[in-house]
Amino acid sequence: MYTIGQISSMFHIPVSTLRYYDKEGLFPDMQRRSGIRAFSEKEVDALHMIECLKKTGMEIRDIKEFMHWCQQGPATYEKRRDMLLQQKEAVEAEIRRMNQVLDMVTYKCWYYEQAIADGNEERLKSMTPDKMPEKIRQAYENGHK
Amino acid sequence: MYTIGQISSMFHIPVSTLRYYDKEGLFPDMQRRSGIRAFSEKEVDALHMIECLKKTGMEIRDIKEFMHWCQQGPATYEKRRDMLLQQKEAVEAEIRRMNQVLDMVTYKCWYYEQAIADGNEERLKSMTPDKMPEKIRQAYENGHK
DNA sequence: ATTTAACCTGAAGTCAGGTACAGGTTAAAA
DNA sequence: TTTTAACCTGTACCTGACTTCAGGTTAAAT
Repeated sequence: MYTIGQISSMFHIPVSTLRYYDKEGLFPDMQRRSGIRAFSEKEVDALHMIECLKKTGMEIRDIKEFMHWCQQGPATYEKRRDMLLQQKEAVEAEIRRMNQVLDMVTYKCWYYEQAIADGNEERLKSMTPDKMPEKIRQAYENGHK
Repeated sequence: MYTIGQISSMFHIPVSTLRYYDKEGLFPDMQRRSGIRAFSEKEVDALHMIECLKKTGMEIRDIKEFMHWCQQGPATYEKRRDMLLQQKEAVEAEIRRMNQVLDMVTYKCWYYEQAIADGNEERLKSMTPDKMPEKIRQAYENGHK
């Protein structure tokens, strides 16, 4: 059993945030000892899962739903897997989006390197993709589709 | 020259958001015709850049700084390039982070597939990485480092 | 000429995910 | 035993990026 302060230093999460998570229902049925929260291994596991789900960009209210399913045992395995599969797709989509954004800024960086070399943007403004270096053209086209 | 309503439908951005951007200084020295905003090609270009920078996760106040540099001509090319290079690094870091998150949820998805097949988590709870399938082990190890 | 649509401003409201504060209780250390 | 550190609650506040609203002006259409 751990106090909220111990959990705070274990996870590097402010005490206020742990209390906020609790208030939001992320630790269903956590025990208390004369009013004081008692974090067990169950809550430690929960917190690892919460951190994982947060990193995927999941909202607190959905994490709450997931944690409540965890309380209900094997009957909710499918629900939990489905939610994770959905998050996995969301993460994959986000990675695709970010790669496109990366191409966009790669092009913009090249653009400014050229502008610095030229001293102005005249040549660049009238440049068509086929006049760009291969790599930049690819970035430009992927970034602008 | 375009009205705010025309720009709104061209970019699929609410009129209120365009006014908010203007208030935040994202269109330095935009013209007015008897109090009414007149968006020129310059503001259209600016808005394309704003959309790009927003996608990289840049904050409004930093976008404002960038747009003000754009007003100042060739003297600020280096500053603009440096800011873009910095955003590029930020995007690359974010992609690396998301790939790690992806490995984490890939493992969790596999975990629940196993739990569904087993009907419980007993076998899984005591499983060491060397007993996992190769791909899952890699995801597990990458996701947990 | 009048109506109506699109524009304007400033201020307030919204939402997520916390963080800070005031005032009070519990429990470990001196 | 007393002090002090760590805990508790409820409420208020914060940030970022908008959105909404009330009340007023401009300009296009009838």
